[in-house]
Amino acid sequence: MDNNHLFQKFIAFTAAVHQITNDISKDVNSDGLTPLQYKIVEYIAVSQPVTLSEISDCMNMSMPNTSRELKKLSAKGLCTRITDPADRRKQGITLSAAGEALMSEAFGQIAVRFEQRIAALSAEERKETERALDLLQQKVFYLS
Amino acid sequence: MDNNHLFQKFIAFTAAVHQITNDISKDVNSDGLTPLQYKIVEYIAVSQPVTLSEISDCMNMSMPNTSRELKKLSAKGLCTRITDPADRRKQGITLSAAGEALMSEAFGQIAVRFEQRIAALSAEERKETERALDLLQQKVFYLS
DNA sequence: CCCTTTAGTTGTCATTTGATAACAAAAACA
DNA sequence: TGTTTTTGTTATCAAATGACAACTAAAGGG
Repeated sequence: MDNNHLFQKFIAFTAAVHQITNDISKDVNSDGLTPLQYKIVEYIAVSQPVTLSEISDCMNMSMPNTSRELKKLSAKGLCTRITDPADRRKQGITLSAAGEALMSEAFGQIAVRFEQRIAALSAEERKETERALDLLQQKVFYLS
Repeated sequence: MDNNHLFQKFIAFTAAVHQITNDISKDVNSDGLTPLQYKIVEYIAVSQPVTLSEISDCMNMSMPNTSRELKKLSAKGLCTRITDPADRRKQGITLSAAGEALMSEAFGQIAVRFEQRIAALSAEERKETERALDLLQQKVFYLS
C-alpha cells in the first residue's frame, strides 16, 4: 500500500536529479555544439556503437532530424560511421578521437563539480551512496 | 580513493534517469504546451510559489525569455501572478486551478507508467527503494 | 535626493529544432 | 522474381528557443 507515497518521492527525486545535473553540466559545452548535439554526443559516448535508429528512438527524434544532426556531428569530425558489413543499411556510429577528447574534457569538468558536491561525505557514506545508486538503477531506472 | 569509480556510477545513473523519465513522460503533454512550457509548469508545480528570477535561474534561461514564456502560460490561464506586497517588484507565481488540473492529469499518467515499472517489486524492495531515494536526495542531489 | 541595483517587460532578430514529403538502397519474404 | 519492410537521406517549411538592446518601476543606500 501507499504506493502513492513512493510515487511522490519518485517525482521529487527525478526533479532534483534533473535540476542538479543541469546545474552541474551547465557551461560544460564550451565548443560550438548546440544543446541537442551535445546530448547526442553524450549518448553516443555512453552507448557506442549505436545506429541512427537507436539514437532516433532513445532521444525521441525523427529519423530525418537525427540524420541531419548526425551529419553535422560528422562534419565537425566528432563521430565516425562504419557501415555494418552484415547489413549494409545500418551504420555503427562511434565517437572519433576528437569526440572522445571532447567528452573526456566535459566529464572532467563535471567530475570536479561532482567531487565538490560530495566533498563532505565520509568513506562509509560514499559506500552507501554507491549501493543506493546500484539499487535504484537496478530496480527502478533499468533500461527496458 | 576510487572516487572515479563512484563518478562513473554517477554518470551512468544520471544518464539512466534522464532516459527513463523521458520515456515515462513522453506524450504526457497532450495539450498545446511546448516542451519548455511544460517543464516550466512542472517546475512551478513542485516549487510554488516562485518568482520570475527563480525560474530564470533554475531553468537556465534569460529573464526576457522567461518573461515571454510566462506571459504565454498566463494567457493560457495556467498560472497566476501575485505582486508581493512587501516588494512590489516581485511576483509570486503559482499554478491556477487549471494549471493544477493539468499537472495532476499529467502526474496521473506518469504514475501509471511508474507503477508498471515497479510492478515486480516486493514490499521489502519498495522500502529499500524509498530509503535509497531518500539517501541520494540527501547526500548527492540536494538543492544547494 | 540622487544614484545604483534589482526585478521584470517589450520588441526584434538569428538559430535551433520539429514535422513532413519524397526519395534511394539494402534486406526480407513470398 | 517481384513486393514489402527496414534504414537512412535530402529538402523544405513552420515553430520554438536563445540572445540582445532598450526600457520601466520599485527598492536600497549614501
